[in-house]
Amino acid sequence: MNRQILVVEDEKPIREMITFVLEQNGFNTIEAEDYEDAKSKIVEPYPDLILLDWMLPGGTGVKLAKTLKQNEYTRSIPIIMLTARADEDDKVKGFDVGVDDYVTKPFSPKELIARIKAVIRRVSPTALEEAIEFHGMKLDPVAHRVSINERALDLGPTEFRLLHFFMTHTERVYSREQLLDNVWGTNVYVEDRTVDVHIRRLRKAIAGEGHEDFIQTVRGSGYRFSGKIKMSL
Amino acid sequence: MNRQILVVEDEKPIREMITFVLEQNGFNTIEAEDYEDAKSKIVEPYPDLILLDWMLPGGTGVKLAKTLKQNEYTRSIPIIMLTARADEDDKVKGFDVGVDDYVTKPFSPKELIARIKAVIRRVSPTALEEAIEFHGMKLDPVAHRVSINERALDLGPTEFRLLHFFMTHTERVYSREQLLDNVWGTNVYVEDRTVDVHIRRLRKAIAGEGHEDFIQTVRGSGYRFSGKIKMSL
DNA sequence: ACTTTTTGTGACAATTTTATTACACGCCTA
DNA sequence: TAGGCGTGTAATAAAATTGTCACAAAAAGT
Repeated sequence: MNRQILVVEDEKPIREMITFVLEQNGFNTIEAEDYEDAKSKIVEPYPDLILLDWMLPGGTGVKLAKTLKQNEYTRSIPIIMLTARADEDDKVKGFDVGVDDYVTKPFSPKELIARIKAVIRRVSPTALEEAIEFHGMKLDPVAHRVSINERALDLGPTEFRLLHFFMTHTERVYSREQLLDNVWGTNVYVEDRTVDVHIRRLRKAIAGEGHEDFIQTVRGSGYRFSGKIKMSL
Repeated sequence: MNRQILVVEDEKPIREMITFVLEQNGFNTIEAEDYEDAKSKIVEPYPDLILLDWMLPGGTGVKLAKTLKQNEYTRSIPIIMLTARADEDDKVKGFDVGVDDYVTKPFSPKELIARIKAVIRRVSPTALEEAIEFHGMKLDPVAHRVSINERALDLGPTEFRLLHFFMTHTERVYSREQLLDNVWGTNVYVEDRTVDVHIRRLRKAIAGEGHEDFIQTVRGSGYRFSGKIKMSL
């Protein structure tokens, strides 16, 4: 359930609502508000899926889709169109340019997530269970194994889920509450500081190879998992 | 034997008749009643064969076959089409999308089993009978024998099936429920914990040669059969 | 430098999960 | 029908995990 989704939507409230929902469901998001912005963000590493508003300023939504689907390198990125109009013609046009699915506004978060997962599953049935690698750390969700430079780690269930989350959500700060929501699950009552303890345990578990610095404390905000280790000055 | 067959058929009586016949003949079955249901059940570990009704609601039988045969990961799963109509055109279309065989309703259980075995034999000539070897352990499905470094083991039927499943599904964590589904069969009511007991019995049975560590407990998730034995520090 | 706020750490008890043992029931077979 | 298996379940023991607390350490603010 990893990877990045680019949300192209000009209306900020809607865009933020969407990204909120996505993040709640364990996806990483990138935002873009118009054609140019989107294009500048569709670079390597390419997003794993694009949510594209039909009604971009200047009606450039379809244009963008068409462009992407005609380009050799971006052709394979799945696109889900968002539209306010349940207009059949629009749908046809959308599918004509190779769009993978269609979601009509307003939509429920549940529906959106379901569609996204369906598309991802269709495009790459194994994407959700492929091993993740990050700077010499490898996490295999299927075998339920973690190794760091070929050395196997022994993690408890929670530590494993925490690391899994971090490895799929790198270079970004998460508050303790967000971590609780994502790793422990929503509607569980656990103290904020419990996160600290598990961070500590995880750090300890991966210590010895230099990678313990990957888990960074961002004072006042939370924690971040990053390959760019912070240098002392 | 002990292979999994996915039965995709919308009419419940027929579906149950088929699964009954299959289970009688030593196959494990999974059931699906429509396109979506089927798709959601075609995940790792992939079924070894799919029995697919031609006339799914919405005429999606062929569509499903086509989809599967176009996907890199599911392409190799053999598909047998079931149809009520002995229509030559349909058959041709079916073969066009890469279906492996065709069975016309009504069919006798005997015929169905025969076709299934034929397809399996064609796809993987030795799969049904060839001995499996894994790190010095040898399991012969035909002779129903297991040996470890040439020393014969004495296993009960369930232990044998469990080990057989493990030897054909290594390096991967299976929950107790998954193990129940695969080794005991779907739609059997057995306690989760029963798996523990059989794991214990199997461990005991293969003990003495170091191989008992192959069956690994993954706390909170299930069990894993692996050649990479966990080192203590 | 002193105070306040935030984070790191080690210890611990409660809880959860798994291992192990014991036992009863059903099914063959003799 | 008695005796042996093989199985599932329940009871109990053992082990691992987890959330919190108390206090130390570090950082930020005054």
